[in-house]
Amino acid sequence: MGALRTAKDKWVEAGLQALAAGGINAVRVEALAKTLGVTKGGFYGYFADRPALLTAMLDTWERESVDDVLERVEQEGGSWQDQLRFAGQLTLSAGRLFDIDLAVRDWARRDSAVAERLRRVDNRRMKLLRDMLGATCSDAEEVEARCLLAFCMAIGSHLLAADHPGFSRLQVRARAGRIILDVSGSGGVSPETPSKKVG
Amino acid sequence: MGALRTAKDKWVEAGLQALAAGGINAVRVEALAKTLGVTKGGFYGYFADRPALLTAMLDTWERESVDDVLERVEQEGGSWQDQLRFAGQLTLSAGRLFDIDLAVRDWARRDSAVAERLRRVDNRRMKLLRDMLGATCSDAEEVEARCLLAFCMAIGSHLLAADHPGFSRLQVRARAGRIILDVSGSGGVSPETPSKKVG
DNA sequence: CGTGTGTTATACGTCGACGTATATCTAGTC
DNA sequence: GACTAGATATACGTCGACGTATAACACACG
Repeated sequence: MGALRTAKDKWVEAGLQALAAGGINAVRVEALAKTLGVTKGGFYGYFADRPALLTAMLDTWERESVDDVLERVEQEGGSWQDQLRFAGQLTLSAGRLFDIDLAVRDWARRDSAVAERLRRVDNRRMKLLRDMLGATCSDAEEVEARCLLAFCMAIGSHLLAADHPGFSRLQVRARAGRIILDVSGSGGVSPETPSKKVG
Repeated sequence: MGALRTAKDKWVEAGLQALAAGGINAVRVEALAKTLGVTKGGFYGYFADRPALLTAMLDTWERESVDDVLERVEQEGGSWQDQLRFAGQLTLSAGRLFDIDLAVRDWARRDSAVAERLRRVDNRRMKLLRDMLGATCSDAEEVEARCLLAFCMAIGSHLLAADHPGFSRLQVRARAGRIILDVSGSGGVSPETPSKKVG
């Protein structure tokens, strides 16, 4: 959410907000102009065309949702559980970055360049989690499976519309988090991990 | 895959295909007409407008992806694991219905009427899974958590772009499936479940 | 105070898409 | 073989969006 020093940044930020709120096809030059209180006149001074804006948006997103996060997590320090929770809060809990994340995932299904970027991002995020879980579990496949489950729950639980009669989604997520991260005989991660998990 | 007896059904089917391939905003009357080899002339004899087509598409989707599936699963019989696998194969493995599913989930984020429908669908699917897991596990919260994990993995693993160095996604999914469904001391589901899971 | 550069507004042309109105065609019917 | 009804094609008007061209504006600088 930064300073928006240049006018160009304002267009990018408005684009990301539109992307988060309405998906990629809601990113329209004239609509952004209206939310910025200007006309599209100046837009083409900063960007060659709409695709150029989209690229700039992806650049910003990638930096904000990986580089910035990794940096802040490193500075934070603490146990790996704390770092994990912090990283999850920054990127995968409901909010600006997560809305963008979901929109990008849908976008990536239809645009291979976006898919490639998303792959980079996911790989870097996955590496963080894998390194953390790998420190306490020697079974690489088990680590990989738990990483997959963690990310799938972080993403999927916002897309699944089902109710849980008698329980809140938060409650069920917490319990699922324990299943993912707790020791379970054959190679779990830690005897007593916090019940609150990523996201 | 149906019979497409009426011309109206052809429009609906073309709409669903476009939805699966390009999301809701790819469902355009004139584009569908082109794929059907006709012009849009006849469209407005069957549908009042584009929203009417979208509603009809949702009707068909809901029937195909829940009613038809439940019926076929019931007829199939077999162990609950077999039924579960069969249900997962029908709806949540890569293919026509699953592509539509993902597109509907994205659509539902921006259209409350669609969200309501998706909720109905997810609740009915969740009930199926919950009943199955509930038959062998008495801890309701544990059942709920495992159901959530199962659905999240079925959905999320198609949206997550990360690689798994040294393993295939299939492999990791299988391992994750075991974590979700296998007994783990505190209330797992069955001593020896198949490693291949839903999806 | 004038000038010029960078920024924004205005106006325009084009395209694709929705929805309507009307003409045409194709079957089935007497 | 003429007639009628249902379905389809054609043509049209409108709207929103992209991208361009040109005009207005403001502010720094000489």
